[in-house]
Order: sequence, then C-alpha cells, then structure tokens
Amino acid sequence: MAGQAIKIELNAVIVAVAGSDPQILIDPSLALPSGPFETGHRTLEQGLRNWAKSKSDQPLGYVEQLYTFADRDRTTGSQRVVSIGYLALVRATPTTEMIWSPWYRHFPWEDHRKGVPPVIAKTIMPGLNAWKAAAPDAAAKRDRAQRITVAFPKDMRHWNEELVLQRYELLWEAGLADETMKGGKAKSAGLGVAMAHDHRRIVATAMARLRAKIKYRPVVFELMPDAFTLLQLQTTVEALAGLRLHKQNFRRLIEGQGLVEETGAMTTGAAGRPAQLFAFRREVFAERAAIGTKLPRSS
Amino acid sequence: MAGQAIKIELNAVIVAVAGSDPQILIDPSLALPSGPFETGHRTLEQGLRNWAKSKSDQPLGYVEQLYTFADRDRTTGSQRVVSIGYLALVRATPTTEMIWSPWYRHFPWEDHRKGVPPVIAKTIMPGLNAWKAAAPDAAAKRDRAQRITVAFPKDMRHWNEELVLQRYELLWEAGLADETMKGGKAKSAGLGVAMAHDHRRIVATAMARLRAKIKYRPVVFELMPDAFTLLQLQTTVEALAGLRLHKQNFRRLIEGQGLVEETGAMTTGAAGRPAQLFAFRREVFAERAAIGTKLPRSS
DNA sequence: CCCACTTATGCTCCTTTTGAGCATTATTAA
DNA sequence: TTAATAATGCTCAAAAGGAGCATAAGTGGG
Repeated sequence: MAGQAIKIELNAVIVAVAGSDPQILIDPSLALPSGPFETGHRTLEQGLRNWAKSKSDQPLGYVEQLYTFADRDRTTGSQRVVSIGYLALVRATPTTEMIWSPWYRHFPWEDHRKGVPPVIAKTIMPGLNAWKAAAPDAAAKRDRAQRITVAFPKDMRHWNEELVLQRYELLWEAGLADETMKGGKAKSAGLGVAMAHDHRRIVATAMARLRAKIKYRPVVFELMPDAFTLLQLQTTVEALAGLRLHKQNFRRLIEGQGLVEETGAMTTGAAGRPAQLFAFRREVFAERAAIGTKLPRSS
Repeated sequence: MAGQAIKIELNAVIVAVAGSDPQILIDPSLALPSGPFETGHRTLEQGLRNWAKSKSDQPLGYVEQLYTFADRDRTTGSQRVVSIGYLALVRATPTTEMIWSPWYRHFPWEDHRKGVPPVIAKTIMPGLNAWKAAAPDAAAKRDRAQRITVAFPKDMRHWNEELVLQRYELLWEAGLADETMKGGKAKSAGLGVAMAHDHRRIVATAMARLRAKIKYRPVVFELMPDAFTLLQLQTTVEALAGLRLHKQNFRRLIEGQGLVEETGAMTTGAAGRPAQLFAFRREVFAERAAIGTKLPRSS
C-alpha cells in the first residue's frame, strides 16, 4: 500500500493564439501554471477553473482533461506527485506575472508552415541516427529505426502533425531533449527551449490532442474573436497544425460544414479585397452530433 | 490545501469479445477490478499491469488511460477518492473469481445490431421527455431538448455510436440510470444492470473511447486470435460498435488498408463457402503512421 | 486616373473514397 | 439433387478531397 504520501497537482496547458502564433501560459521559471487539488471542489475541472480564475486572471473557456502522469523518474523531489494535465483554450489577454510563450519556441521541429525546419536535418536526424546506431541489439535497432521513420519520415509528405508526443518522447529517449536547465536557461542541444520538470511533455500531449481535435470538433472557435475572416480562421488552424493549408479548399470545407455564418460586416483598411466577417454557428452542436464515421455502415 | 486524505485508485475496464458479445470483467458485487496505486511502480500503467497480473490472471494486452475521476458527489464514504480509469483489451480467457459480463447487459440501449432497441421508445424517450418538461426555465428546457436530440436522434440514421458517455450521463441526470442497488440487485428503471459506485460511467467512457478508436487505429486485432476470417473480424467490430456493417465494403476497407495478410489456411466444417484465414500485419505500424487527416493540406 | 499588388471568392476538373447492391462460387444440411 | 449459407468479385453512382484557373475588389504609389 501507499506508505509514501501522494500529492495531487493540477497542471494546465492554457493555449491562446496571437496572430499566427499559438502560445502557452508559463511562469518565469518555465513551468506550467499548476496548483494543488483542493478537496473542496465538486469536480476536478471545477477545481481547475476556480483556481485559474483566482491565480491568473484567465477565465478558462474550453477545458479538457489530458492525462494523468505519475512517472517515478520524471518527478522531482522525494514526494510522489501525481499530476493531472489539462488543456484549456482561451482568447488571448494580457497577463500579470505569467508569460505567453509561443509554443514553437519549445518545439521548433513542429512548425512546418515555411517548409521543413532546418533543425531536423541539421540536429535531429544526426542525433537520432547516432542513437539508433547505439542500440544494444539488432531488435532494439530495428525498433528504433521504425520509430524514427514514423516520427520523422524521410518523405516529408508523410509528416503526421499529430505525432507531437511520440516525437518528443523519441527525442527525449535519444537524449536530445533532456530538460536539464543551465542556470535557469534552456539547454537541450539547441532543440527548443526546455521547460521545468516534465512540463514540456505535458505541452506535447496538449499539442497532439489539440491538433487531432481541430479536425473533428469545432474547437478552434474557442480561440477566435466573435467575428473573424476565413483567412484569420485558416491562419489559426495553420498555426495550431504547423502546416499550410489550401485556401480555397479550406473555405469550401468550413462553409460546406455550415460551421459559420456571415455577419454582414466586412473588413476594411487592410490590403487586398475586403473580406466578409463570419461568426461561429453555435447551432451546429444541435444539428450535427454525428461528425465522421469511418465504418461502412449498412441499412 | 488538501487537509483531507486522498486515496488514488486504479480502475480497469478489461474488455474481451466472445463471439458477438463484448464483455467486461467485473466482480460479483458488480464492481470493476480496482486496486490502490502503489508508489513503488515506475509508471501508472506499469502499476496497473502488475496489479492485474497478480490479481486476476489476465495479462493485459493493449492498455490505455481513460480518465481521472474525482467527483465529490459520486464517490462514496468520507475519504476523497481519485480514481484513474484504464481501458485494457485482452483475448478472452476463463477467470476464477471474476465474471465476464456482456457490456450490453449494462447498456441495452447501445446495441443497434438488430435494429433500434425497444427500450428506447418504451422507456427512455418518455423518461427524457418528462425530464425535459420538468426543466426549471425555458433556457434549460432548450438545452435539455438539444442534448436529447443529439444523444437520441429522432431519425436513427443519425445515431452516433460514439456518444456512449453523453447518453449515459443524460440518462443519469434524468434520473433514469441511477445506481441505487436493491439488495445487490440492479434497479435503474429497467435501463440495464447497474454497477457499483460510478463504475458504469467508467465503462461508458471506455466504450466511447473504444468505439472511436477502432475507426482509426488497428486496436481490434488485440481482441482477435492469431488467425481469423474477415467475418469474425467484422463481427467483432460490429459487436463493439453496436452496429451492422456492409460486408463487402468492410472487406474492401480492411484489405485496402493492408491491415491483414492471408495465412493460406481456410476454415472448414462450417456452413457456407470456406473462408480464408487472415492474420494481422504488424508491419502496418511501421508503414503508415499517417492515418487520416481531414485538413486540406497544401503543397 | 492608371498600374502594380494583395487578398477574397467563385468555379472547374479530376482522382479517391464511400455507399449500395448484383452476381458467382464453394460448402454443408436435408 | 436441392436448398441454404457464406465468401468473394465486381460494377456503378454519389460524395469528398486535391489542385489550380479566373475574376473581383480593395490599397498604395506614380
């Protein structure tokens, strides 16, 4: 049984998008906002919301539980910490003590909007190949080779933007992303800015979840203002996915799904033809619970 | 801070499929197998695996963390319990003290393989409509109406088999699925066999997750024997999804994805033309990390 | 006012994927 | 031999997805 005391901690990955940068809220010591689990709350989520409102001044919008971590070799100190990770989406607002940190600062290899990031060829692949070569036996070597191919495919058309966590864990195992801090400064062999404890892993989990989710649930709108152009929407999705999208087809997709409605207003002042301003149609929740099935149903 | 003691408990929804019945492992008191979190383990999942191996004699195959629950009004007794739910898939084997319980016994409204279950029209809709009518104000009424329509659509072609949890919570809120036990026997207004504590909710979470997952990850194979016919595979998927599938298109889907390979052997003795026996191609993990994107990627 | 540039928006074409169902084949049971 | 039961092959049409051309409507600078 548990002789050791267990502490439960809530960690929140609070995401906002500013222009074309997804950002996460961290404190100056590169740690995620976190707090103890208060037994007074009715549910975990409620506890998180209350705590977030009191601590930062971010009232959380969309909230989703991510994962509960309790790895012994990842937590610091003597006390066993069980950390429950949450993903929260908010519309960006200024903060006091906290910092909005662009998430690609911590994951530079995940941003493929301007082509394949050079760090992959320059640092990551050599590092991973060395790690593969150092495998203890042939089976391990095959396994490592396979994981590398899946996470960082040779042909970048096969890049799967959802595999954020697998990639991070791969880099971590290969010793390319350890979170050792150098006097408060990030290290990590140049592979992005490290974070406190295992927080970068939690962020990776959040990124993966969010990148997957935007494809089948209209969660992006939680990050948008009330009225927005389709380009702004596309830019936000591109920012999250780390990919460029086809403009006309993106429009067709969004409009075809009836996710938005025209507000009647137009943009003004910017370069180019003025764009219509759209608003999210909240009714979609009522209409289409069915999102996408992949099974060949009959009858 | 936490003045109250917190206990961490692992709950496992262990699923197997026997013929055309998905089953979960429970004990005679209708509780999921569960055990305390031992601080000695390296990770939560490892703890679960060790515990499962010692307690039941099920060596767990595929394991996935589901959700961490800590609702105050759902836990019993004075001590606050945080329960971490897991989904595990195993190939059915006999058990000692535990019982394999068909999951549709607890969720009769979820099995649409033989048409819409009568319990929906007979009990559920009247109950939900009464609950809707009893809404305190107009806004709440609209909200309830909407949730009902999404979970139990008028037109059953819009039935979304993934919404297991939403449906269960709806029924629970409407008082149609409360877990009050009558002398160890199930009650619940005829709506399926109740379970201990909030375990039916955990099972609902597991069902929802599994139904979603079989669509984009080859997890069904964890439930299949080494060699199987495509019909057996289809039957298993249908059992999980609670839906009938189109046979030829199912075959096309599976073969087209290269998920299986012929073993060369055929079935014998059964009625009808003998079927080929197939085996899961484990190489698919190596080949196709990319499963399905829904974003209109460019370049 | 005209021109270069920029973004918005409409549409077409072609390829793939899905949905539905017909037809044929190979066994067992009567 | 016939009926019943499954397996398997194939076709056809509809829907969804990928790529790109063409046109419209602004801004900014001569």
